[in-house]
Amino acid sequence: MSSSDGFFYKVHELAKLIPYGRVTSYGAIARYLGASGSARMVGWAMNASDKNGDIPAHRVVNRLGLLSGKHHFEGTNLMQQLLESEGVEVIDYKVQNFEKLFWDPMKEL
DNA sequence: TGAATGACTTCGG
DNA sequence: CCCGAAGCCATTC
Repeated sequence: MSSSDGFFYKVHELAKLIPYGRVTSYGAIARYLGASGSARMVGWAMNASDKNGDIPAHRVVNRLGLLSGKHHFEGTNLMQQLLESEGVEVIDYKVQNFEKLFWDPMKEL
């Protein structure tokens, strides 16, 4: 439960490192952390991180660029609005031009 | 202890 | 790309 666990901590830190107007996927994060099979746990970490604050969880989507976590945000379109406010075009819960906006920690870091 | 759950991913059709 | 099924693993009941 301590923040020294590493996994949650790393997920939080990495989420904070996501550049403005860019997005990444749970799988990419999990892979970068060496937990390639625990993509779901990244989502779980995000669930906790949103309470933590300062975590741009809206920049993390599934591998299709779909806003799979929008239901966990307040309201019904907060996540989409946050992305659009950063210049990310979102249509029907999906990030447009996803491949171009995709931020891969393995490559970028 | 064991079964169910989930902000995912990959594979086959 | 859509659909179904299996794998994955921390958390919860």
